[in-house]
Amino acid sequence: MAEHQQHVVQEGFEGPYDAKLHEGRIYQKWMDSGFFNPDNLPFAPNAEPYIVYMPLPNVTGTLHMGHALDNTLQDITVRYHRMKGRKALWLPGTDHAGIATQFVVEKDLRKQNVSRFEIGRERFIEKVWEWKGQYGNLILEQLKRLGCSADWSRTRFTMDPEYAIDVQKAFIHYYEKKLLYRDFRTVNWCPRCGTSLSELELEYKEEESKLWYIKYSDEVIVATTRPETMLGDTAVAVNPHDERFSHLVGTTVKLPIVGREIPIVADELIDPKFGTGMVKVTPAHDGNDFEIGRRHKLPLIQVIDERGKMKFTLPEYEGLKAAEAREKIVAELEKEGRIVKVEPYPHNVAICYRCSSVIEPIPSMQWFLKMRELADVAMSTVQSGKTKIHPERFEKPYFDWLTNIRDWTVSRQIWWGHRIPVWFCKNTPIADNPNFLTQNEFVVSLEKPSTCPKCGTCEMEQSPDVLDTWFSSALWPFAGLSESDKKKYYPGHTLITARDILNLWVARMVYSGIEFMGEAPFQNVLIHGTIMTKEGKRMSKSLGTGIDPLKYIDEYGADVARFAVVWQATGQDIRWDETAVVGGRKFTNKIWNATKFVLSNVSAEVSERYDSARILEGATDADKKILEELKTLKVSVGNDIESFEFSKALHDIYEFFWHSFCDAYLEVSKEQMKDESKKESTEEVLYYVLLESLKTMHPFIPFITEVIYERLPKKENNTLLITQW
RNA sequence: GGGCGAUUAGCUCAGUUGGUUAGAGCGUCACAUUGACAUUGUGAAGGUCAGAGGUUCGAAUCCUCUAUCGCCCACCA
Repeated sequence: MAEHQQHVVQEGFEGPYDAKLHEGRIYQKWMDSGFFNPDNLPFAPNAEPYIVYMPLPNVTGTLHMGHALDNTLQDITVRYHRMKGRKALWLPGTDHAGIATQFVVEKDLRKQNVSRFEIGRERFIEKVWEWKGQYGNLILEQLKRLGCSADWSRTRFTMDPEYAIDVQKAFIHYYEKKLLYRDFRTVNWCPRCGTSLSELELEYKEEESKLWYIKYSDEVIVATTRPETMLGDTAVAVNPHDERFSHLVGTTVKLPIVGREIPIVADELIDPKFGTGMVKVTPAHDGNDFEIGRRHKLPLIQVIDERGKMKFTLPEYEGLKAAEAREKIVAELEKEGRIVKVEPYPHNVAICYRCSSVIEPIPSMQWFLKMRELADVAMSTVQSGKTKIHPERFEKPYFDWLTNIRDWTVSRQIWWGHRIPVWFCKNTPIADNPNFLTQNEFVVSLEKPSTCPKCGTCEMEQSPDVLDTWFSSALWPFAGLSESDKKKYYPGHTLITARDILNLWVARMVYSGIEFMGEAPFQNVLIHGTIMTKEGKRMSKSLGTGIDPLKYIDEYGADVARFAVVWQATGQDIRWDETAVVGGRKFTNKIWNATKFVLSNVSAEVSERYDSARILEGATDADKKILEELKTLKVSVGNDIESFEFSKALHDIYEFFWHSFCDAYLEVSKEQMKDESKKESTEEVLYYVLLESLKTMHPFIPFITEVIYERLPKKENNTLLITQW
């Protein structure tokens, strides 16, 4: 009876679905199509764009679960909107990641027993570029394996020359707008790496330290964990409301060992309950003391240098390491009977995140960006709803950070980064410099001035400072675009990222976009959950708690990895559950086998015959039911993607395809097809539901859906990438 | 110290505006099955929804408190 019928099932459907046989080829096919580039899409010329700026992975990075989640969600929205007929641009790039990259390359050099100081700055920068050329695209290749449909032809690196120009221009813009200024500040200095570190680059180590109670005078006893810094004390401070000491405020005390007279000041920062309620103030070597010093106009005396050794304050201490100086000073104080008490004191010391050296706060001249005005812009953009943060609860930390913001130290003393466009005169010191650190006059300019406008004779020298990496990544939504693209592909629509960079990065992109482009860079910010271990611990390479998503891609394919990630992406933090991978594997296999069934039961010309408009004619109840459910599914999945309910969408797809379509309808169809009067219409329904399911699933599991779609008899084009959703 | 989130089946999690027997995946058990699929099908067991109190005709859902866990920010002289 059925022998005469030509079925369309071909070879290649034997056995379970094996992603390894297909994914490489499919990805290449997509690349060859050129459709990742919105300019190549065969849509109406005036089709609306849909733009997603990829959160820049560090060049030093390798794919981890966070990337897998982040980029899968982005890929879903991009693929969805592309299928909806929008000119979808997903802009990829990598971040030069100043200190992280410098550290990796230094480590490389160290293997050859070379330090960066031996080869010098210029040669070192060359080495970094070499390293970048060799390893810098690793993470992008890994994103391709995940199936990411970013426009790789537009890939940008934050140190590309075009990008660098925008960074320099931004610096000059802020300078001319008088938002940039220079000032001293205590920086977190790593004596071993020879660089200052940001707060983020610090780690803390519990240390069994001591708290020394030192008698400065009969009435003045201070408690400190760092006696060696007393050489640089310029005051003693008490709380203004502390009546025990109010009679002392305004008087002076003689600093032991050094013999200097220092004032006693009152400052709110002092906790009367800590120690004796009296604190030694060393503005040069402590952030809080620095602020107190500022408020009371105290001098700044630096006693520890950039290598962590004592400066020249007193001859017997000069050149000693800070720790040695501590012992010597304590011994000296003891001899003088000034140590009143020593308490054991467990204490968190800041250490370098790279080399674990103890951080030394030292004063140095830095560039600061005034934040109040810019922060207000970032706030009002979200307050007015021009940019929405999802889920809404993340608005609070965003507003809190911006409300309490302090000026941003944008300069860094490392070698790898955007050199600031500041040129120093060699001959003209700045008049009335408030510190012993000498500084010369400078100009701010994109190019090196041919003649020095200050002295008229010298060869000007560029400042050795580079910019904080975030200064350049804040410009990503427009600096990552060519001049012509800036008109076409700005502003974007959706930014998808993890919560830890909401302030460091997202807020800075918002005001930068408005400052330089006149418009917020995106309408929506989606903050997704963080992937943790099943035990609820943070995934971290150094702790060995990380799970490599490439493991799943290698073993089961990108679709399964994507499925597992999205299945769990409910919005809350995710305790990674391996069984979701099992689910993904089973599901892709289910799709594969259902396809095998459909294709071996429908005749080849079904694609010519079926017509979605009249498919309900003569339909059975089962036909109507499945078609109705399909319609409902498509609507809800579309809505869910647009409202970032990715996990819900995937669960609904799963439920529909497995239970409604496979378990229920496929079984009914077997009976219906035995009845000649229903055979043709049943085939049409089978074919139609399969085809529509593939489209609906494509943004989530793009590879297997494409593999099957290719083999379907059809009238339409041969890739789901641009098939109408 | 301040803020945010979580606590629902053995495990990982859903549960829209409070409304009939609280759901899924994975796991477990029983049975079935060589014509899409054993990476299967049918069915079953398993939950006083962290605890206490309150609002309500009605609470997993709203309010208060408590406990435990996690995250973020600040501080650590």
